[in-house]
Amino acid sequence: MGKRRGDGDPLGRLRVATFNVNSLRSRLPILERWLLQGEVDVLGLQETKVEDRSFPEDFFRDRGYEVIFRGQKAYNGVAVASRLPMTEVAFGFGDGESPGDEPRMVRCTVGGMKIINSYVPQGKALDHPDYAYKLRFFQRLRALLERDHRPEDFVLWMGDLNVVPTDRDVTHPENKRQHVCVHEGVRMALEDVLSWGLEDVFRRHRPGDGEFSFWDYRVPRALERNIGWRIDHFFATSPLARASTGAFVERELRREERPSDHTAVVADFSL
DNA sequence: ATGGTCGACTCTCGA
Repeated sequence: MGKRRGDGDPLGRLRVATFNVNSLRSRLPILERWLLQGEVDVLGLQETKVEDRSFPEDFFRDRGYEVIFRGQKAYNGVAVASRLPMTEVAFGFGDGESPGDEPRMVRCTVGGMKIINSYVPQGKALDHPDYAYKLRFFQRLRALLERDHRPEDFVLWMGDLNVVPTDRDVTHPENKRQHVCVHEGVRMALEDVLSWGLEDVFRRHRPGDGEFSFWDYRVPRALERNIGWRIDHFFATSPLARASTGAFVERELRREERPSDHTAVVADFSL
């Protein structure tokens, strides 16, 4: 017998994806072919790089998705497209600290699932103010979880989180100890969020090495040589992680002509 | 290899 939520019918199977598109409008041909397969129910996007007045709403609506978005010119921007109704939509942290982070943070509810889609600041360098902002971003996420959620609920934090959780999640980690996505400081910041009660959904299903979501444009033939980083993630509360049935990297999207430097990562749930 | 390549936009930055 399937697990029943308290507030309605069970969702059944739900496929969720996260994709840093590095400019939504330049990636529409890839999204077109991908969404045409009709298998993605909820899609979190990051780095849309489009102002709200120019957001291609019709593209999603014409393909059966509701869409919520907050972006700016040239940088940042997040969106969620969903085939199921989205409620409780909110941008930013709602903590009054920094309204400028709205294009990096969107929350919504789909069925009984509380979704947090983030584009965590990359940080530039360990001694750069943006890195302090990045660490603070994780702290504020922890505070948001404590304020608005419970580890017993179905909570999913996903997105380009710009952190390599373990040495197995990047090629040549020994050369990257001072990198803002690898340094022990950012890993501790992530761990502090996860200790609230979140689990790596991808690793639950895929324990092997060499699975990445980002390959640097500047490394020659990085995809073919599989020199990459796993920085796009799904972190779920225990009940939701237990309801996950699989996860995988959509590697083919990265092979397409004019791809993003990231590719999509997919997680399946049976709720 | 402090290189390399994209995308948006300005002659440079962010990743």
